[in-house]
Amino acid sequence: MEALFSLNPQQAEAVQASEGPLLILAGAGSGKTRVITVRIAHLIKEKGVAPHNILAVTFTNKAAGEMRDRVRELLKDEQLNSFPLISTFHSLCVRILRQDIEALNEGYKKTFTIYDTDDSQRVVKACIKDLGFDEKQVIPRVVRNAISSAKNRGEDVELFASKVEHTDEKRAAAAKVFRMYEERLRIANALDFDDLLIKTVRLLRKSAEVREKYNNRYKYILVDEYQDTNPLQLALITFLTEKQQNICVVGDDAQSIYGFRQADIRNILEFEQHFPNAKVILLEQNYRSTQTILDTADAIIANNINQKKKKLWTSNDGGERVLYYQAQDADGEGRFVAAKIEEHLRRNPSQRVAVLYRTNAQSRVFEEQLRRMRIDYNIVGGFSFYERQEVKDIVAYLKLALNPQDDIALLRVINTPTRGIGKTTLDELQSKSAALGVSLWETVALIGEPMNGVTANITTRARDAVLSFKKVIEKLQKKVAEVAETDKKVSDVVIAAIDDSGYSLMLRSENSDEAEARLENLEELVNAAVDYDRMADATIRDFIDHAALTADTDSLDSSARVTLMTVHSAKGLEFPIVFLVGLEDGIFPHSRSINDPKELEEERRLAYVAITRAEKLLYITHSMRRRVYGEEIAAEPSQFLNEMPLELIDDLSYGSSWLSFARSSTTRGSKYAVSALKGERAAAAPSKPKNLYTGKTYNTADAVAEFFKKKNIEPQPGGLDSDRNASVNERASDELTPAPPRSSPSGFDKLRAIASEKPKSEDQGPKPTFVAGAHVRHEKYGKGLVLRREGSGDNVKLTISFPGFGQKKMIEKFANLQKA
DNA sequence: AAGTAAATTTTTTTT
DNA sequence: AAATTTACTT
Repeated sequence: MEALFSLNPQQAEAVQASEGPLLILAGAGSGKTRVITVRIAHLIKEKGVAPHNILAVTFTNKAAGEMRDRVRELLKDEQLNSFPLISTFHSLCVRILRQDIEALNEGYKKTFTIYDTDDSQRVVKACIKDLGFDEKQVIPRVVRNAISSAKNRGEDVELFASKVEHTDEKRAAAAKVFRMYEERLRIANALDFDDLLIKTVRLLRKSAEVREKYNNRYKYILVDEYQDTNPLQLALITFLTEKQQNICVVGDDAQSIYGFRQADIRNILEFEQHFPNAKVILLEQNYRSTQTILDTADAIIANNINQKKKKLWTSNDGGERVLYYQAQDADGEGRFVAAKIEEHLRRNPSQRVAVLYRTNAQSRVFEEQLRRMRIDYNIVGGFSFYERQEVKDIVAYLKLALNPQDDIALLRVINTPTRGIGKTTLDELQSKSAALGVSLWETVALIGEPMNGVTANITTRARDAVLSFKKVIEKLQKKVAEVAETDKKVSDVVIAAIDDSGYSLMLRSENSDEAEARLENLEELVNAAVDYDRMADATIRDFIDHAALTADTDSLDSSARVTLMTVHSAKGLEFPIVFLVGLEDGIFPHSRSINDPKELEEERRLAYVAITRAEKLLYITHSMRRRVYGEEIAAEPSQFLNEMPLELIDDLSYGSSWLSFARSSTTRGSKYAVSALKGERAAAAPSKPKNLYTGKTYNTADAVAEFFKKKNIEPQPGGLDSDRNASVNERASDELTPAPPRSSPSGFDKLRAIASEKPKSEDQGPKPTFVAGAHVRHEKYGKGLVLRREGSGDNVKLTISFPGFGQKKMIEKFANLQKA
């Protein structure tokens, strides 16, 4: 096979050792992805293995996607009727469970929902509340983490409970919450991220039949980043390879950085015990980086005690020295990085550059400075598309249609947009559900029936509201069914969810920039669904699973040469130029890890990963001051700086720096030197430039009223947009008002027409009542038109459209309205 | 019920 | 500083 010729002897051996357990210890940049992909191609082309008998598992979607692309490229000339399954652990488990979870006999159905971290924390919070614990004492986030950790260690509730039985109160409380949490998830037919693995392992353990099925299907299994597997993942692999033992794992103990997810470095160190007769191949030649970069990485990792000593070598040049910069504050660090990137891009417009940081929160200053310089960039991680409120809301409608037992989805959307279902009603529904041990949806279903006791504490009005919500979901369920039966598309159902729920109408009538941005995000969601339409046998189910399991949008702007991400997300990637920023104690290493030797070693491995991403040039920067929780504090240079070979570093800082002190001092970079430096710089430091633009707009009625007061003019229809177009009102109302909603265009048009009508002259009257169509005056919003009147007596609720402010709902009694 | 103001909390890292 | 949660007002 021609691809083999491009491999070194060890790599070629790793490709050709196709049968039996194989451990490939692959140092950074040693071409491990190349080995895995060529190995897959080799199995198919030379060994005649059917592609669908091959399974490759990765940790991230990005890694899986990249591997798929490269395998596809290697196989492009073959006539194949299947393709290897290249997937993350979690998607693999979803695939198995969607088929066979019912064999587990734990009450779960194939229609199960996946709860993300946020969803599962909501459940934990509700359990804490319902068990009568104080949220301040038993903190939801902490308990959720404890549950997740236990699950990833392979512990179930019973084991967890027995372990904490005689320890402190809080842990005993956590055990109770854990128990209720599991029960709630079962009732909701929902699995959290960890359950996906747990249930799959349990299923394989329990059913010899299912085990046989998947052993026969996946005859050759490859696992990437094996050093990051946890006990649960090891169990999964063990069961899946029970029969054939064709397991190939690739990893590097120096790059183990997922200890917080219970990854156990022993998995890779003890591979030969877990899989007897395993072959071990070492890949030690680095093709990626310069000698300087490797030496820097090696020098840092050498400070770890629990580390297999090994030396990567390269035939690459020594290369450029590492470039160092000390900034006065975080903005200065951002300016330096942006300026250097600009310089590199000017010299070579297609230069790929990465900015790597320890925490997502650090990204902001770099974004700001890059934007200021008009440099395009991609940002990986952080706030994901599918985590946005409006996207989660619409996805929740779909999830509910697919699995009505999903309480979290139901709670999310039952009053979004507002339907008049408030706290009182929900509390009643929830306590009733808890008493019956059923999901909220089942309680909702009882509401329509007379004499069931459910409606006792619910007003007729609220009951009607709940029933209308029920109708919305049932309608959506019909549409979902049509995707399977007719040629209806996934995107049609997504659009239906946005329109029929009243969501689009809600956003459109809000008339604010924020609502506009949300609508655009929903449009993006529809676009994502349209992508799904193109696939053969695409289902809503797959679409929703994808939304649950994919962290980032993978809609990377390929024209941008600059990528911003955390060190964790950078693993497995490489860039000609890398900026490693924020090298300060408390940031990197992180303050949460600084006092635990084991965690500090993991931070060091993280630094190792970061440095070895660089091919040609590495920049390292740190700042003397940094904001933490809004407070500006002095920052100490990272202890990792001390561990680098200073002679390989060039100092680009202005004047003296930590580095220049470290060089002149015998006790290099001692605290004394650092503090002395700070004292000296304090006086000479240039004053921080004032940030004139706060970057925040307040879309409140008060802000608008204030604006018009200053301008001494009346607000015009067209909402906040008329701010900027006060002198061209036609444009403001014609071009800047969003198009009418797809669901009810005529209705919306009518609404707009009414809203723009000239109100009549005003007239005072004490405590008047208003019917739909009446013109009113509100002290804050000015003139408006009553669109709807609901309820009676003290509970009369009016929906009023105020030109320039959009629709508002208010209680007549409190609204203090005048006749206009 | 819903909007607003005030108080409180938040930062690891990812599926 | 920004985001989220709570308490209060209409």
